[in-house]
Amino acid sequence: MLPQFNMASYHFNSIEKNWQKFWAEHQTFKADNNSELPKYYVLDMFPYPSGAGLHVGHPLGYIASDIVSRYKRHKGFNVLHPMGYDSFGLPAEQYAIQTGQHPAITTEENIKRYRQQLDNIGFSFDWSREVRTTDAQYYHWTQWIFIQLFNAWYNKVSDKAEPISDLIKKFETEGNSNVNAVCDETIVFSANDWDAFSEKEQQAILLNYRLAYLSDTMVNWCPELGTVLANDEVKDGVSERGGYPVERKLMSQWSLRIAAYAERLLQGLDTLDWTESIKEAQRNWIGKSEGTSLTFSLASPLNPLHGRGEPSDVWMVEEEELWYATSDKSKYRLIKDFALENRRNATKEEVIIWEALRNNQIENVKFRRQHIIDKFIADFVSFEYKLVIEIDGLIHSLEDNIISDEARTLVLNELGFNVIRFTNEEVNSNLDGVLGKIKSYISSAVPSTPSPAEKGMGDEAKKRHGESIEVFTTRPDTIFGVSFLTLAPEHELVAQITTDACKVAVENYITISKNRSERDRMADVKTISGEFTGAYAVHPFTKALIPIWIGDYVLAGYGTGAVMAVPAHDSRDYAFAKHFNLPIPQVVEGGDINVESYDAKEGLLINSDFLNGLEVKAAIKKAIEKIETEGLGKGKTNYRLRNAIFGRQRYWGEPIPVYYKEGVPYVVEEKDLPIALPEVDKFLPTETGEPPLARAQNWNYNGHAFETTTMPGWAGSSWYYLRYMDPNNANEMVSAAAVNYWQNIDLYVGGSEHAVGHLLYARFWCKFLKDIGTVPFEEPFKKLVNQGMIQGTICTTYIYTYQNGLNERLKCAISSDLHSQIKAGNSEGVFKLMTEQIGSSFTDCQYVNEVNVPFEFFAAAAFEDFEGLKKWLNSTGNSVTHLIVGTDSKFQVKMETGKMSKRWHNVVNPDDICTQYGADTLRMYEMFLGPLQDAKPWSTQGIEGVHRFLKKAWRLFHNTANEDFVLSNEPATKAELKTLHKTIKKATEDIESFSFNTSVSAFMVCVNELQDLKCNKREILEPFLILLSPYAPHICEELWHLCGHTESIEKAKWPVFNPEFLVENEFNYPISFNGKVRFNLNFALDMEPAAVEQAVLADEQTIKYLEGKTPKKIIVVKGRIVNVVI
RNA sequence: GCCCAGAUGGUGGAAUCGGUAGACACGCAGGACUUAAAAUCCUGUGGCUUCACGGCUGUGCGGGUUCAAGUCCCGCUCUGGGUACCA
Repeated sequence: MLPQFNMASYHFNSIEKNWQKFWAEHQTFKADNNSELPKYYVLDMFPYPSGAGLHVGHPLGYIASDIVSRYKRHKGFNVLHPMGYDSFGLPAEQYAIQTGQHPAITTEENIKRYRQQLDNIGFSFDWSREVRTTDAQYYHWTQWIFIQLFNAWYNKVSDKAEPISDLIKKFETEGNSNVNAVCDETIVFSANDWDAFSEKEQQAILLNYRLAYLSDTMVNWCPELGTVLANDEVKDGVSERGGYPVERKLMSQWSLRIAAYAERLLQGLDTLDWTESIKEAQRNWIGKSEGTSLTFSLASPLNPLHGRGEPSDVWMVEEEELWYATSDKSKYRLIKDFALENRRNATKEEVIIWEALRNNQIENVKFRRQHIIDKFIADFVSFEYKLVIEIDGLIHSLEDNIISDEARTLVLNELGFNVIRFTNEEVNSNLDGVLGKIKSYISSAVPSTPSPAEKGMGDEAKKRHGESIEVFTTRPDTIFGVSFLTLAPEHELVAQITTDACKVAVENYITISKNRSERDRMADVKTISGEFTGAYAVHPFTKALIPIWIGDYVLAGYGTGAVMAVPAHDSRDYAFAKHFNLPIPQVVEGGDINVESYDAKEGLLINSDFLNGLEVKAAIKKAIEKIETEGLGKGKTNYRLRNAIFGRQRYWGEPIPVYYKEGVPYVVEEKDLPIALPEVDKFLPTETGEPPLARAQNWNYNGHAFETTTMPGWAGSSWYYLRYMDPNNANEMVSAAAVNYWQNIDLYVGGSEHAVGHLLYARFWCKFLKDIGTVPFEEPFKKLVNQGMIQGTICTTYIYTYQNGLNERLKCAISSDLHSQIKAGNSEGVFKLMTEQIGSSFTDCQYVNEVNVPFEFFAAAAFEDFEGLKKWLNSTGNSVTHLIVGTDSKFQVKMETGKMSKRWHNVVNPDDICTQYGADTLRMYEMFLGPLQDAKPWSTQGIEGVHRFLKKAWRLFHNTANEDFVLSNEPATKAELKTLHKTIKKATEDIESFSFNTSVSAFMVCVNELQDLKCNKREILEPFLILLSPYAPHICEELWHLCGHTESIEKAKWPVFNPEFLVENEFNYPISFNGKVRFNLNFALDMEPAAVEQAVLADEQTIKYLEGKTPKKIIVVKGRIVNVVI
């Protein structure tokens, strides 16, 4: 650098270092927890300190939030603007596995680098409040929250989380029948039962209620990473980090019952000042759908629960228990060659009686219909009272013939049953008499104790035993359009209902769909597959037989894992029906179902019995009513949101504060927190496949084994905003005083990639913490602004190879620096960079071994020297024999914009920009690039302009001749004041609306105008410095002190806009003819439209444009425009 | 497929209420200062047309509403993001 003869020129490097030091020493940005000032909390999403360091994309949001923070301080707010590190995470651990270095060391180094980079940009963070999720003093409270979740259950009645101790009290006094909780399926028990349970049994039951619970769940298992991943950590069937394949696996895992909060998480969105797209993303993720459940009874004979592979007539069961368990209210018609129509349609009289008997309506007695007793099927039976009711004397024998009533009665009597018979006529004409007879029998008889098999089962159990199939639908109006049912291949009923004839095909299908990985299934959405089970269900209204299929388009995990297929009005059902040639009955008018399904929720119902002629909306309502009154199902709301899996089989995370006693999980006592992450010899799973923590020596809780999984990455980041309020509190997570003062976050700035993960989990924890009284608010982030990604340039080469007859495209990125190495012919540099790169970018490519000499390959590619490459490949005898390159036999080197990352070698370090142009230029340039929310590719085009602007601003304060600092105390002119106040207005409005790019423009305009006015007056320039200081704090602080101030500019009051200076008394009206502006005329602003009209008409230019015609109309908009209509 | 956002000069973008489209900057061209360079300053810069004054045209495409449309309405096309057999 040249020696600096003139001390007054703009030496940004030294200026910036000086003021950064000054701010640090004076703790200029320290926020006070005890202030009379109104508070303002501005938060950035804290970074994960990766080894790559910050790139120019990271500071974008930080700069914006820093501008707001500094602005709010000028406006007289007590501003909390902290920063910290989300320092647990996979990359540090992966690095540790490779190098053996402890992740804490790498993390510490990375944090140091991040801090240095952040300091270089001159952020106004209050560093005294820094938090790190990896600090034991921090994760102490992450573990504490886990304990609170473990000790809580969700009460649906109060709609909040409550202490588990209250629940235990309830169990002790009244059992669980009156408890309305969000929980897993569990048995119904009384207070006495609870008392009789062992400790182990009690704990197992409680685990079904706890908000943090252990259960066997299907998880996303990533073998490469050796851990499970949350749904939002999996993209397109591969891990978001690293891009490794992910498979489904059943594992015992810690989970959090976030689904309990689904409705509150959904409702809360309406109260937030977030972009619609992020709210929409969360709504989609929560996935509320309202509809109804609906039960279809099974029509075909059930295979017995046991005895698969027995002779096919095994269903003529001799074992009462067996068929008992599988019958109940289904229309269980054990008829071989019995007339089909009899099977389909219950007689009218049977329906009448059943309507009166079902659901314990009479004397609270449970009746079952169409039940096998011995060799017979009874119309209705109560086991409790050993009572058989027959209508019209018909009992169907299994021998396919009818024997006399007497004979049947005899047999039934022998079995201990009493038989009452009614004729159809009696039912029709004297139902009351019929029911009275039944009642009087019951009241005189003595109930027997049912056998275990006869004992009523809970609804869940019934479903399991397959008397009926429950589906969930949002379109109950289309019930008459159902032409088949589809079950997920994993549906528990499949094995039971599949007929012998279909067994082989169904089992094959299940095997195939099981083995298809998630990834394959996704890649292959278009392929329609399924299999007929051979079984039929009965349509609840028409009583028609409906074939039951299985298909993998139905998901086991959603709804009931079964759908009623309405092909005419659901595109997936339509595709399935077309493929398997199933009927497609239309029930809603509209569309052309020969071409495609008509999914729209509008039109009139047709072919739908009691729904005919109704609009879809009305039909849905009526259908639900009918379904509910008939007891076939009820209105129901489903959420897509799944409970969050909380355990990771990794080392570098918070230990879960749980220990096991006789296999039962208990949380540690709060006084024993934090449970520190133990030392291990290796950061790998044990030989037996246990997580790395299992390697820890002498690591136990009073002799009991600790849980060995750790918390996921999102645990620490779900509450960090609270710790900033009170970062050094050793006794509490956050003091009530601190959280009551700071409240929730006024402005949260971060990337939209966290739309569902972090933002949803943090909201969930906040709601929970509110339920337990730790925080006073329901939503943590009032306003959210998403900064767009700053993208880098990715050079990509496409290579096409023939392997095993497949034409596959390999993709490898060439970074810009690699590209320049190639261009420069520096083969050594090329090889080095390529070696680094091939490893990462080829991991997900199965033909990697075929391209075994990639360096020259790529070098040639960049030169598009196809012939040369081919020659070279032949000379090496390379296995890539058939090479198709591009579409026109050329290598393609394509420039794309994409994520800035180490992987693509396109990271731009902000430090370099700071050295070259200064932090103030970097800050202003990043703001000037465009709207904060937009994604934009990084380019330094234009950075000169911003730098030039700062130099111009500097010169306003300096004599151009000798570069001395000069400031005039003369009063400002009207023109100068107008420029200043225009800028005050614009700068203020733009910060409030986050339009930082336009306010940079406004500063440029201001400086340009002041330069033209040769203004160097204190009255103008000092307020201007305050306006500019949030954007370019260093240069403004320097000039502020040169102006003679001794205190930081940060303490200065924001200038007040005075509209008087902008008042104009004249306006240069554009005069347009038929909307086309031709010339301008100056008129006083207070001139009335009529007068303006006269003046315009009198103008000679107007006369010229009128061409002798009379104007039809003249529109004068005061202070805007004049339009003459000819 | 569905949901959301967007499309304006050679480039990034502005026009926040329906009222002069292209602010501000980059780039480019020309010029001044300088032995030269850097730095700085001045002029021009959507397209077509004209010596010029000017004229025509112009905000992804096709319609419409209006005195007036980048802006509002209807129908498309394309791009980016989210999501994906969610019944």
